[in-house]
Amino acid sequence: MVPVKKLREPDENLVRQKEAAFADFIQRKGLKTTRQRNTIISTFFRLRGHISVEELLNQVKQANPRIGYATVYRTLHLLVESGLVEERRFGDGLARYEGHSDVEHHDHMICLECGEIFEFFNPRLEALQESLAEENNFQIFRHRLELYGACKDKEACQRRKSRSSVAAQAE
Amino acid sequence: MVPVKKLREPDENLVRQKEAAFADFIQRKGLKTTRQRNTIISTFFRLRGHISVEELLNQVKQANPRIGYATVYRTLHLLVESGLVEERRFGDGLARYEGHSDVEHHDHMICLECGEIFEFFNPRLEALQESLAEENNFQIFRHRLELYGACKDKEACQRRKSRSSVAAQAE
DNA sequence: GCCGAAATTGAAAACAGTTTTCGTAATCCA
DNA sequence: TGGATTACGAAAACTGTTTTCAATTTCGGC
Repeated sequence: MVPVKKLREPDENLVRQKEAAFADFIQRKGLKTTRQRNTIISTFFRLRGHISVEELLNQVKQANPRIGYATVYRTLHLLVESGLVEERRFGDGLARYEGHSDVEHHDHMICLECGEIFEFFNPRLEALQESLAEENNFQIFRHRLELYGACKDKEACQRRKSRSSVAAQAE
Repeated sequence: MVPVKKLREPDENLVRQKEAAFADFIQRKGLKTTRQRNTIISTFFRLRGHISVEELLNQVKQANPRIGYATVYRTLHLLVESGLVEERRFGDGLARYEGHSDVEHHDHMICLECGEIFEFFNPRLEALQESLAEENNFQIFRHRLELYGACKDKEACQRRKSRSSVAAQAE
C-alpha cells in the first residue's frame, strides 16, 4: 500500500515530459502555442501541491505581469482536458489544480490546522467501496474521499484544535 | 450494516420534534420567532432528500410568495448552526441541505444520470479509514466520501452512459 | 519572410450563487 | 403598549469563474 506522502519537489525531467505532452495535446487539437500558455504551464508544473488559481496567477505574474485571470483559467481548463491535471474542490469555495502525481488515483487527508494536504491510496479501501457499490446495485465511475482533521507531524496542529484557523470556513 | 436506502417520507412526529428543537434553539439564542422562519423550516423538514436553496424557495413560495432568497439563506444558516441540518456540496456548485436522517453519519452515492442521491453507511469502511489515518499519524475530525456513477435501479441510467446529463458539469 | 484565416489575449463585463445593506416592519419583554 | 431589538425583502455587493470583444499573435501556405 502506498503511504501518505508530502509532495516532493517536481523533478525537472518529469516537468519536461509534461510540457511535451501538453504541447502534443495542443497540436492534436489544432490549437496554437503561445508564450502565455507556455509560461503558465511551466510555472504550474514546477509548483507542487494543490494550487488555486490565485496562487498560480501570482507565480505567473512574476514571469509575465501582463497575464491575467482569464488566460490562467483558460489554460487550466486545457490542462484538465488534456488529462495532465485534475481539478479538486475541498469545500473552501476555490478550485484547486493538481498535476498528476505518479500515483494514478489517490485520496486526500486535509489538515484543518495548517492546511497541508496529504495524498494516500489504499487498495483495500478501493475494493471495499467497489463491493459496497456492487451490493447496492451501483456502478462507480469515480469517487472522492477526503479526511479532514489534524496532522500529527507538527505538534502545533495537535495542540491547536480550537478550530480557529482553516477549519472555520472549510465545507 | 446499513444498506443504501432511498429516503422515505418524513414522518409527521419527527417533523414536529424537529420544529420544536429549532424553536428551542431560537429561544436559547435570544432570537425571534417569525412567521417566515416557521414557514421555511416546516417546509424544509417536510421535504426529503438533499434540497438546494432554489428548490426550497420554490416550495416556500407556495405557502408565502413574499418570502425571498435572503430569508431562506439566513434560515438555512440557522438550521445548520442549530445542528438540525447539514450542508453538503456535491460539486455542481450548489449548496444542498439535508435534515439529519436517523443514521447519524453516512456517505453518498450520486447517480450522474438521474441525479438521485443514495445514503449509505458501512462500519468496515469507517474503521479502515480510521486505521489508515492512525498509521499515518493523522487524526480525523470528519470525512466525506462520495461515489459518483450510475444507479442500476433504473435501467435507463445504465443505458445512458453517454455522460450527457448531470455528469457534464459535476465536479 | 509575408499574408491572412483562425486562434489567443487581456480588460472588462457578465454570471451564478451567496451574503450584506438598508429602510421598513414585526416581535416580545418590561 | 411602548420601544428596543430582531427580522424582513428588495436590491446592491461580493466571490469565484466564464464570456465578450476588439486588438494581437500564431502559423500553414505562398
